[in-house]
Amino acid sequence: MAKDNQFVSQIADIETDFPQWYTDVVVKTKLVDYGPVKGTMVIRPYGYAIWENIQRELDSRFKAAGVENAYFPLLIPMSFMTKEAEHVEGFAPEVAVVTHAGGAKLEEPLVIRPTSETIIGHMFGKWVESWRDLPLRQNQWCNVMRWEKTTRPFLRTSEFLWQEGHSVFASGEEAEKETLNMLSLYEEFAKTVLCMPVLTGQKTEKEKFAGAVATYGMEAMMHDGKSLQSGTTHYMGQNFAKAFGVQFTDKDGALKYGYTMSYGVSTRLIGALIMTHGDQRGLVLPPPVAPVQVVIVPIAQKKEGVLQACNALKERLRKAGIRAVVDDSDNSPGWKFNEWEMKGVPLRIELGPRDIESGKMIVFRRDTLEKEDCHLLAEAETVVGETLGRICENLYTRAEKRMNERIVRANSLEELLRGVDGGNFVRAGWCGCRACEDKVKEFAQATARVFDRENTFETCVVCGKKAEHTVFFARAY
RNA sequence: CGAGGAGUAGCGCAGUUUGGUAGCGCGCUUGGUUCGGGACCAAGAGGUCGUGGGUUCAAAUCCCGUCUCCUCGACCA
Repeated sequence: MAKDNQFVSQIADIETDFPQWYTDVVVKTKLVDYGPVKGTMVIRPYGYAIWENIQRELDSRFKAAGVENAYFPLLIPMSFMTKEAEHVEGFAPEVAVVTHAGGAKLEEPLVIRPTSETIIGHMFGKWVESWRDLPLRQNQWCNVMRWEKTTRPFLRTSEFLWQEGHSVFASGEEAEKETLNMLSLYEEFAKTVLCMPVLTGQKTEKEKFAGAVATYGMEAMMHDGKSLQSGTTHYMGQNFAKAFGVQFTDKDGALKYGYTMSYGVSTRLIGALIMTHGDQRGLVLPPPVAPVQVVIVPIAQKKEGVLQACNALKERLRKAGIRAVVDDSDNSPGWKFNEWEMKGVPLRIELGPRDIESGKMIVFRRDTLEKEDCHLLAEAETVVGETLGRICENLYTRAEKRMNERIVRANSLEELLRGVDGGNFVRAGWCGCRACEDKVKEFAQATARVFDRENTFETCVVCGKKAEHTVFFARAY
């Protein structure tokens, strides 16, 4: 156990020093490294593989919903940004601008996209002419740049990867419906693929996207009780359609503006799943996105037949569609155990001469840290498949339990403060005015995350007037 | 952008107070013994001390400038 303590000391304590724990884990497990330019990160193969798995799962859902992929340019004319008043005001402070190219000053500065509503609005304006062109639903996987003051890998970096979906509909009802549908799609994805419970709902005027009519968010509770916005969908009404001339001739012959909406999730999801499932030993990756689902650790690997047996098992698992590797490096078994646990691999199989002789294998679960030695080697595919499924269930249910235990109600600012201090999401009544929302921020350093589905409070937690909404307040990343 | 902290081998650090041959641990390379919870022995490689200027016979060390990173706040996916 002394050696175990030595290992644990490599990463900060998850309970007392959560931010440092996070940074330690993402760097030491080789998910990311810092880039040479302020606020940039390199997503290393182990981290990028998680992103690829996220992409694959989401992309197939988008396509099943009828969305097509496309790619729009990185550079946007500065003049586009200023066409939608709220939009430019919201994003101006954080855009990076290209002023020189080809050795000369540019006639018009070019903005590096912080999001693509403007350029996509411009293109949609060219492509939409008739009601027959609608709905138009496209998505792109790309990078965007927002010059943030401070940064943290996956959670906040100047450049990050995401998908942004943009759609135009003939009516506001359809666009609003799509906005809610995509929110549901994200929620289902978070639950089944990331094994992560989330709160979804509409955002306040203060928290909504610059230029939107309504913004909806998906919020996940992190290990320390803080909230992380993990996805958003926006209903734009006709704001962007009018700014960019997205018009069509309707069935009745009248020229009308379309209604647009957009939605996005980013590499921040990787940060979210790390902070949701991780423990003192490091990462705990949900099986659907884990780059390695099973690591096979040979014991006494130089002994006759051990490596052959491990590789044969790996091939069998791969044929069954399971992402398996054999760690045949020269490190000791104990070293490998700790290393792969830190890297969050859901399952480990230990295979040594004794096991091969008895036809059994030792199976270790990362989520429960429990070893089972009763499984037959011959049934490995079934055992692994079923256990991976059980790990998914366990990860979700224990995260959901923790979240539910940490949602409290407050009837006063003092109660609200006590709630967020204790690492909770706090449900409270709100009159709907900006002043009261600001007061909560000032008093408790907490922000309105999303509206609850229904209002269960009589009075506003701040001013005591009639409550128009029930809001989830939390401290947020 | 405000407040703190830090830049010395791939990583983590000591050395700076009091200027005088560049150090330690881990990792890496080669060979050998090991292997069921971070093994051991032996031999080796690896440095413009973030960067620019100044003081000095002499600077990692003192002085001035500058850049970057981390943590905490205000802004945000």
